[in-house]
Amino acid sequence: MTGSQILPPYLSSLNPEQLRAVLHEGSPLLILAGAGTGKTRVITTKIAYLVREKGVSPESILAVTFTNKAAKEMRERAMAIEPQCSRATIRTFHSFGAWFLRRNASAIALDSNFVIYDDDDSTQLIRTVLPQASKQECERYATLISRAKDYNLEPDSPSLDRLGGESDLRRVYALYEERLRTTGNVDFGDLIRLPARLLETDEAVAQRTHQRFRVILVDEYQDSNVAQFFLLQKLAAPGSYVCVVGDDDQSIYRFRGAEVKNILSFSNSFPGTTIIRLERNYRSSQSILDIAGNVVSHNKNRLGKTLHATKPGGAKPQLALLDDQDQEVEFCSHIIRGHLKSGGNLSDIAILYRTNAQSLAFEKEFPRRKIGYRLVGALRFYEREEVKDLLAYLAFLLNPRDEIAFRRIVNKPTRGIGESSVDSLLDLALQKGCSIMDSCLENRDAMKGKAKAGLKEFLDIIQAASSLLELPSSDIAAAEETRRGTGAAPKGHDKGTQSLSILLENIIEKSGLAEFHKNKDEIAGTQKLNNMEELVNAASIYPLVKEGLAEFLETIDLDRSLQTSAEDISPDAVTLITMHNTKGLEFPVVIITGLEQGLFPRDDESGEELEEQRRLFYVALTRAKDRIYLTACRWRRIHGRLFETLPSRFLTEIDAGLYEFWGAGGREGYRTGNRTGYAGAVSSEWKTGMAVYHDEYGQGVIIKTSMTESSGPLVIVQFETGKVAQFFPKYTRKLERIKE
DNA sequence: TCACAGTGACTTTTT
DNA sequence: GTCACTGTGA
Repeated sequence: MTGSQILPPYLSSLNPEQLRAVLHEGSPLLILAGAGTGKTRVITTKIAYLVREKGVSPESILAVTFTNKAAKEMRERAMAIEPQCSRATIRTFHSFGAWFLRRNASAIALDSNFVIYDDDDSTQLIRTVLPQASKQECERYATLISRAKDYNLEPDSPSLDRLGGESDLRRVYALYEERLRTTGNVDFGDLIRLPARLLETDEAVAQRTHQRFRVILVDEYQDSNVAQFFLLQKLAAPGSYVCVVGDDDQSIYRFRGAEVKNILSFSNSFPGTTIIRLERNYRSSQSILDIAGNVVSHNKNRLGKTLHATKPGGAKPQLALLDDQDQEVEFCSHIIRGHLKSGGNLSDIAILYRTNAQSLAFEKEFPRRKIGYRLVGALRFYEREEVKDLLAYLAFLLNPRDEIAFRRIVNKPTRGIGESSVDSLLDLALQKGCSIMDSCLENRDAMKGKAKAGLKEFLDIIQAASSLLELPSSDIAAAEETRRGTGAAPKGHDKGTQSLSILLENIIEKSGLAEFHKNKDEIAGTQKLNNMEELVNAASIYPLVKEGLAEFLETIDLDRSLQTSAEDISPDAVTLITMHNTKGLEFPVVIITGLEQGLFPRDDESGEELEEQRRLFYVALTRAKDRIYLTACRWRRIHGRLFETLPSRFLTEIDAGLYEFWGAGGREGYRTGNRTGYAGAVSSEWKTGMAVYHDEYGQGVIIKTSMTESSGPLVIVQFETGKVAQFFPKYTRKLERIKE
C-alpha cells in the first residue's frame, strides 16, 4: 500500500485499483468493475473524496443510477463519509430527467405539473388514437415506441425501420406523440429524450446546466441505452469530469433498449479515456468465480477481465440432473433442510429461475413443507386496478388535460356516462384546446338525462377534492424545499399541516370507489380496499398541497419498488427470484433452476441474444458467496404441456471439472418416493466411435466422450447431417446406441 | 351493463 | 394450465 499512513482511513482501506479509481482526475474514466469488486464503494468514496479533499462543491456533482434502491444506497454511503454529499444530485436517470424537465418546463412548452405515464398508460393512449386496433396491437406499438425512444429515434428517423416493427409505426408514433403533448404528460422515454433535446437546442439551458454540473458519474453504465448515452454527452461540457462505472459482462437489459456498445466503445466516444479494472472479488469463493468466468468466456463481445477471489478455494458448484419439476422442488427442499441443519438461515438461500412462471411449483409446495419464502418482483402493486383507479383521480386533479386518467375515472364507478358522452367531451376539449375539466364544466348542461346527472356527480367529486388542495397554506415553501432536495422521500411535514392522506380518503369515499371495490372484495375475496388504504398510508408523509401531490405521484411513478406493509412479514425466508431481479444482490447459497435447452436459453436465441443470456447466467452465478447448486429437469411443463428437454448448452459449454454432479461419487443420493435422481448412475457404455441414433438428428457417431469421476458422462456426437451435439446419455433417452 | 364462454397467447422488465 | 381479451346474449 502506498503511503497508507498519510491517507485518511476511508481511503487507506481501499485496494490499489480502487484507490487509483478514486484519486483519478484529468480525463474521462471508465471503471470496469466486475461483480462483487466494490464498485459502489469506489463511486461513493470518489464523491466524498472530491468534496472533502478536492474542494469540489457538492452541488456541482451529478451521479446517476438506474434504480431508486441504488441511488438511495449511493447517497447514504457517500453521506456516511462526508455529510456535505447530501447536497449532491444523486438520482436515477429518470428522476433526474423529471427534475430537469420540471425545472425547465417552460423552455420546452410543458406544464411543470406533468404526470408521468407508465407503459400501460401509453398503451391506453394508443388505443384512443387507434380505436380500431386490438389491445394487443396497441401494446406492440407501445413497446416499439418506447424502444424507439430508448434509441433516441423520432417518428421521421430513417433508422426507425430497424426496430423491425409494423409498417405504419411512423404514423402511429407521430399520432401518439401529438396526443401525448396534448395531454401535457410525458412517458418514461421522454424523461431522457426531452432533456437531451433541450440541452441540444437551448443554448441558455445548456450553459446553465454545464456551469452547474462539473462532475458527472454514471453507475451500471452497461445498462444505459442510446438516449441515455446521448443525454450524457449533452450534459458533459468540455471541462466536465465524466466517470462511468459498469461491467459489460452484466449487461442484461438489451431487450429494453440497453446498449452494450455504450460501454464497449466508451473510450471512442470520450477520447483520452483512462480504463481501470476492478478484478478483486470480495464476494464469492474462487470455485464460483472459476465457473462464472468460464461461462462468460464463451462470449465474443466483451472487453474481458478475470475476477480473482479474495476467498480461495471453496466448494465446487453442484449440478443436479432431475426428472421433473417435482424433483426440482424436492431437491431444493433437501438443500434447504441441509442448510438449516448445519445452522444456516432460510434467508441465506435464493432460488433463481429464468421466468416468473417457474416460481409456481415452489409456491405451491413450500407451505406444505413449512418452508417460508419471499417472492421478489412478482407483486405488481401499482398495476392493480384499484390502485390505478385512485392514482388516476389524483393525476387528473394535478393535470386536468390527462385524457387517460379521465377515461379511467369519469365513469368509475358507473355514473351513466357512456362512451359516446366521454368521446364528445374529449372532442370538444380537443377542438377548443381547453382542458378536459373545462370542457366538462362548459358542456355539463348540454348533456342528456343520465349522463348529465353523472357528470355533475363526477365534477362535484373533482371539485371537492380540488378545494382540499387549494386551502390557504403556508407549506408551499416547505413542499418546495423537499422537492429541491436530493430526491429522497420527504421526511414529513410540519405539525399542524394536514396530510395528503386526507385527500385520498376523501376521493375513495366520495367517488364511490370504496363501495365499488368493497363489493368486489366481498364477492372475490380480494384485498382491493386494503390496497387503497396502503396508498393512503403512503401519502401520509406528504403535505396536503398541490406540490405535495405532485411529489407523491412522481415518487410512485418512478419508484414502483415501494413495498406494502403486508409483505415481508416473515423475516427469515428463502428468496424466490428471477435471474434478472438478482442484479446487485448476493446470497451465501444460490440454486439456479431450470437449466434446460429451450428454457434457458430459449431455442430461438442466437447471436447477441444468446450472449445476453450467457451474461444473465454469469450474473446469476456471481450472486453466490459460498455455494451454488444448478438444476436441470428432463421433463419440463411449459404452458401446460410436457416437454422432454436437453440440458442447457451453457452447461455443456463449461469445462469439465469446474462443477460436480450432485449425488455422484459415492455421495448420499436422495430419493423422491421410489424414484432416484438420474445423476447417481455413471455409465461407461458410451465410447468414441460408437454409432448412435437420435430421434431428431438421425444417425451419428460419438466423436468424443468425457468421463471424469466428478463430472459424469458427456458425449459429443457428430450426426450425418453434419450437426454436432453434446449429450448426457443417461439423462436423455433421445440418444440410442445402434447395435451392430 | 353485465355475465358467460370460447379463443388464443404465453420471456426477461431497473424507470 | 392460466389468464385475459373478445364477442354474444339477456
